[in-house]
Amino acid sequence: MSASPELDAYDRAILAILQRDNTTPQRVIGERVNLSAPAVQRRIRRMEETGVIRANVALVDPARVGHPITIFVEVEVESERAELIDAAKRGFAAVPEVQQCYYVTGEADFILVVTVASMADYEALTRRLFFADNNVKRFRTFVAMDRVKVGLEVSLA
Amino acid sequence: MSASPELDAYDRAILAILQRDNTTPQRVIGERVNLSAPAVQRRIRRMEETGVIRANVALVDPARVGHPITIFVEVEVESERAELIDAAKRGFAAVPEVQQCYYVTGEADFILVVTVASMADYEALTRRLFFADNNVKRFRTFVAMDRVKVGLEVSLA
DNA sequence: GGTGAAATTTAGAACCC
DNA sequence: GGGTTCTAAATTTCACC
Repeated sequence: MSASPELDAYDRAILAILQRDNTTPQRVIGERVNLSAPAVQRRIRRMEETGVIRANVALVDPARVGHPITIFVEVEVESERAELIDAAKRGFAAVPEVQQCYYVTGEADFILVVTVASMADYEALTRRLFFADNNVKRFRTFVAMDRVKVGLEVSLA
Repeated sequence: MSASPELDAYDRAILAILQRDNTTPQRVIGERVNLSAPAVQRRIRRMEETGVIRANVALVDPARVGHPITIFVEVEVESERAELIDAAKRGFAAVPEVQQCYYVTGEADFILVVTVASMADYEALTRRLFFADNNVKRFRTFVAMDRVKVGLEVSLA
């Protein structure tokens, strides 16, 4: 997945369609962007191989699979020693309830997005994840009341 | 998309596969979960109709489409009057750089995930989005240094 | 990048547990 | 109600121009 830099207008148009529905037939995509189906296919294939398209996935509604609550958590650590940070990354990433985890600059060190079945579950999770970890200095909780805009990897302009 | 009741172990197993790669042929899925392809197909169809599967999409790498920088933003508003909150929701959701937007409880009112081409672009965005909005009291910026775990809608245990 | 045909997959109907 | 087998339609895939 090395060089494949420039995406032209065709690629962008194709991506915009696939980001909304990647089951759209190549023939239909071709009609919309004025290309033949095989041409569309070659471009998709290339973008997959070069990593522009990271994955093709089904998006599952958290509430429908037992995770009705979404919570943002800011985590501040005691020490930013590389080994400890790496350990924290691995630890957070391994937790199923942790849907997203970013290592950030600013007033916090990590931002997590977790989904849980109940606040009791969240409370239990914080105990396992934060209170049991000596390197966690502090964390702040933000419970989502409304999922105004949900994340794909990136939405194109 | 009314009642959709309980997902059994087959449904969960199918979802787990589709969340990693929804181009997996139904025949292959059937082999892995010990079901015939049509049975798999009916279950997928039903989960799509009932909203368990929200969408089938291609995940695009932000860095490869000109958005190498990911930033979390906590936004605090002056007034939480319903009209103002709704206006803010609509405003945030309409901005392409805003990949995710949640209305939350806690020390902030909104949490945004934005992706931009450069810090200059982010600075320009903050001007448009926050400084120009009288109802924004304060915002805090967290620049992502490492995308430890990236978000799908939800990852199953 | 386009056109064609082959191979695979998906969609549907009839049948059985 | 759900699963299986079979058939038909659509799509993906690969030749070649």
